[in-house]
Amino acid sequence: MGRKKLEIKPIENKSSRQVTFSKRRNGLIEKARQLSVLCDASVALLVVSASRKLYSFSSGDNLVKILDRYGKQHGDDLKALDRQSKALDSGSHHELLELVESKLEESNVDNVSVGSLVQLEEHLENALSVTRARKTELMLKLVENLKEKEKLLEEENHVLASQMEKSNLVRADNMVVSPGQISDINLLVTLPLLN
Amino acid sequence: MGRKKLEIKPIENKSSRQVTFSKRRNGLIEKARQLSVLCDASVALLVVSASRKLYSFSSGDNLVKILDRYGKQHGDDLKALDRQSKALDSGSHHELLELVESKLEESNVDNVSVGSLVQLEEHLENALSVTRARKTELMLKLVENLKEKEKLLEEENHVLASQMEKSNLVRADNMVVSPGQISDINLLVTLPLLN
DNA sequence: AACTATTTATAAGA
DNA sequence: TTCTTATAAATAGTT
Repeated sequence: MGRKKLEIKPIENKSSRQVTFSKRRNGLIEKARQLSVLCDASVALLVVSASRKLYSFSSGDNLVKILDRYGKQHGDDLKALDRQSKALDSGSHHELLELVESKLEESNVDNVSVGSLVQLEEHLENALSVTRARKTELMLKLVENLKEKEKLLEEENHVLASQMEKSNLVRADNMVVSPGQISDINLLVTLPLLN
Repeated sequence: MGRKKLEIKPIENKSSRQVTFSKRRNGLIEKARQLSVLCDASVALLVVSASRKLYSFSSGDNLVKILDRYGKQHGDDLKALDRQSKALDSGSHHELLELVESKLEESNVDNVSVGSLVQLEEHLENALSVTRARKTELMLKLVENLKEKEKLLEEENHVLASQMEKSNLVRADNMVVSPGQISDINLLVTLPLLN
């Protein structure tokens, strides 16, 4: 639809290709938007120019997630990473966070190279999995420590109990032991509390 | 562009909405195709109708890469899920795994609908996060239990110790307490073990 | 599913 | 890029 009918085949002329790209891309995005509004449909549209710039539109709930994931998830991951990197000693993490921040800023300019987002995603996923591993490791260590502590306490308890028992035996058995005469009145008063 | 100008707002009438959806969806996909051919652009388009049917178009290499990554990542997630779902009781998980397997098989046929992968990803991510949450929950519960146990043991220990101390006091103080004469020979032998 | 009156998109030009 | 405008294309309402 224009002054002349245009065949659908690659446009050779670079500048007219660029112009057509710009016009049709906008048109396509607008059409996508209209469809989603008119017909209550979810629409996601990704367009990557020959020069690697990304343009996109998305609507609806499910599809938004793909695209938003690139943005929002990075945001969420960023927050999580931030918290966690503060908790860790985070030598190399700071570097990553700076990278993330600069990339996210870039992406506000709307023109994001897909490749850079893919790389960023990879970095983040690495960091996330490292962080998850560390979390699990720490929790397991905690559990181990607690079990160790429990063991020690039980041992101590056992010793105490056996001491008590010995005292009991002494009491019940005072004719056998008896290096001198033992009066057990006090033990009788206190031992009942142990049960 | 029709007999009347149509405002871009949700079409109430169900059947005309359906008709419009069908027409515009086709138009949009055709436009997407044209853009990709004319301008050497990569384009991916996903449309999900209100009735959850999926229509899509995609072209280009960059987008394929993203999608390929989805495929690969799903493989990894699948393995993880498999391991984890075996560890859990996994009632509803089996169903999901079957879905995943059938989808992945589908994707070997090379013609993957982007949307179905997107949905799959969503399911997997849900399952993963549920699984992660469950894992963390279980670990935290374990830790809690252990701490509880520790507390009880410490309390018990404390009681035992205080009993011992009382006995000690009795011994050190036997002239004060003394409802009868106390011989502490046995206590002297056993108490040192408690430290 | 077709038809067709109109609206909309856009190719070429400035 | 942006605007203008002639023309092609898409499509709303109708059958």
